[in-house]
Amino acid sequence: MASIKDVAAEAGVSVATVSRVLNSHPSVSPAARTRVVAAIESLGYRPNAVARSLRTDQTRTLGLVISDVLNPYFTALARSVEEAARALGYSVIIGNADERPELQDHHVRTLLDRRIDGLLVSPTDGGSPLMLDTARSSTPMVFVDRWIPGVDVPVVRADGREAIRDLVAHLHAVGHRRLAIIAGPAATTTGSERVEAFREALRGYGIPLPDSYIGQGDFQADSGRRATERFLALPQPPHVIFAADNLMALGALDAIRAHGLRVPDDIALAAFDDIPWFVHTDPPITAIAQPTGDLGRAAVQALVDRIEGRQPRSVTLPARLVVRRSCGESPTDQRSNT
Amino acid sequence: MASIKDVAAEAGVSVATVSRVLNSHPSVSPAARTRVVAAIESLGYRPNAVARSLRTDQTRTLGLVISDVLNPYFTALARSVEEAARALGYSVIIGNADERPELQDHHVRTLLDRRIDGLLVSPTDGGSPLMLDTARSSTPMVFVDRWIPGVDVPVVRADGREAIRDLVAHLHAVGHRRLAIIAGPAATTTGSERVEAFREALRGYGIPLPDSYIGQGDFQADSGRRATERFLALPQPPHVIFAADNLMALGALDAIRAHGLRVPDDIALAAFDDIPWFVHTDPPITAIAQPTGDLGRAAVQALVDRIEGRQPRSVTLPARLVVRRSCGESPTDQRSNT
DNA sequence: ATCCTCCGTGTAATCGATTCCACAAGGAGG
DNA sequence: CCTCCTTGTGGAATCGATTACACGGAGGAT
Repeated sequence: MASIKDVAAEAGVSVATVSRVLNSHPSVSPAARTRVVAAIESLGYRPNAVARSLRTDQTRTLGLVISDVLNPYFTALARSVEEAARALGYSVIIGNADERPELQDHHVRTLLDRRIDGLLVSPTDGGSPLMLDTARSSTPMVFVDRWIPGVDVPVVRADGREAIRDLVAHLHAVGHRRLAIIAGPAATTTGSERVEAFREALRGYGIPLPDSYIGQGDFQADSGRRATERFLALPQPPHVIFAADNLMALGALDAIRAHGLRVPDDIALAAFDDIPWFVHTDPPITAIAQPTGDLGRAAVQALVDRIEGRQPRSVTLPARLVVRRSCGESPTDQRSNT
Repeated sequence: MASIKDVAAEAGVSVATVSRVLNSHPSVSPAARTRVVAAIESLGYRPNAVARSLRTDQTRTLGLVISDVLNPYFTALARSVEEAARALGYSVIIGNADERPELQDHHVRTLLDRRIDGLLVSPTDGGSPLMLDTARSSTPMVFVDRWIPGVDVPVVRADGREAIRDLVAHLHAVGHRRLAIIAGPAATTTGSERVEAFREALRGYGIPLPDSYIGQGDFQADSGRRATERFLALPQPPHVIFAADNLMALGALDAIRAHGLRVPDDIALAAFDDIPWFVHTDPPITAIAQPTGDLGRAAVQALVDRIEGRQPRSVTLPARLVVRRSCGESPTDQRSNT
């Protein structure tokens, strides 16, 4: 592959002049510029980003470590992050942690080794030593979706509290009184917060949330299946299962179906995170939708602010309830289908 | 961030010795090695991958350009590619083309600028000049899923021909005679092949495939919606719609639902690409499943073979039909629900 | 005519690693 | 005791860019 020296030779100038042309530095004569441009063209030259990064100490690359690429919520987030980054002239390298802390650490380390300009993380756990070190280090960092309490890093996320209150109101209006939740890992903020918000909303109606109605999941379909099995084996099974993410809802649906039960007549189901398929499941599933596009944009903006020396603030955006048919209907509910 | 010089100073040796320790070169005395390891530890030193890449002319990074991250088929593929690559000590940078050729070119260019060691591509179109140049260039390349005819690059893909024949046999047995297809872009191999295989299978039963029964899609949900609208507006609408990917099936389902029709009683639906949600749609959808895990592994293996100087061959794996309820049932069909 | 500016350009240092080559020390063999 | 080889080590070149600095020439001011 042609290097800057080849271009210089071809154009009959020094490498400095070629570099000036590449970086559109003003002091290059029109004649020289023309010759350089022609040489670049004829050699099909492209600057070596590796060499450039070494010299300038910036890669124009952002790292994004997400918890699970197979989760449609995170792929939507990843897509919007990439889009926003591209608009600002940055590339994105995605690391998929598969909800495994050691894999998350692997990606963080690899990204740091590559000297990415900034790191966007949706932490899988409460914070490994590596993650805490990184947060304290000079590499700009921003948490997205999930965060680690006590770590001084801006957070961009959606607040589901309000939407969960709406959901509980809806469930109560329909007539449900025995409500269960499949939680995410307690080590993640989204894992614990959603349970807390749910419990609090229930309290508003004087409904308790017994331990037997809290299933421990890990945001994967299988755990949703297992938690649901356990609920169904209870002497008093719940009327409603609220899954803290879409994959666990899928698992719950699997289990419910395996038991030959119908939704919502035998048991109702709701999920955190809305995905296109929820419109077409049997029945369409009531869910809480997060503004993934806005989250991605805000996260990139915050990170680039840090990179460029500005001081970003945390951003919290509202999530909203989308009522479908999986929880039954009350006379007062007006239906919304999209 | 500490550099190799700092480590050398701390350990009281030269940078050469530190480098030897880093690369586990044999001729370093145990004493020196110990001191270097201690220095690395105490400084928290991590080698700069950018500098290393510049010198060694290898990045231990693979590029993967896929057509659409939001398509679960491609995210599954991306995940298995990353996994296989990691096992061989490579990182993967994913570029999402969103089915847009210019975006695909953007990613290819960026990846090439970063001097990735090899490129995995699922081309969005018939081959831009850049793509053709790249195929001819010295950068190792392998096509995955889709390919570009006439370009001398190994291809790793699934062959759906057999499964499509099985699908048509199933549809015929159920009693369907008016079969339509929503095709992908003709510029993609998967776009045209699936139509061809479908047409050929129909021919086996003496059933024609009129142009009005071929919807032009672009692998996105919206196009599935539009094609379905057109089918339903026909004087003789089809009995069955076969969508050439899962997103267009989603769009078709949207349109069918908007018309107040029921699947499979009013119209049957089948899709290429199986995804977990198809088990829970109303009704569960008959689909053709590709072995994404094997595809990803085989693609990485082929690419790494090329990188390391071996001569890989193309790989074609079989896809298989998964019958569910969206096409109705014949007495002779034995049902399979997973 | 002389001096000063400014402009365009080239030389060379630099980023952080790897690696060729030279060299010193020590042991083996004659 | 001298030579030769092995082993461990350091100096310095190198990868491909960017950029500080020096310099020569043109043009304007005096």
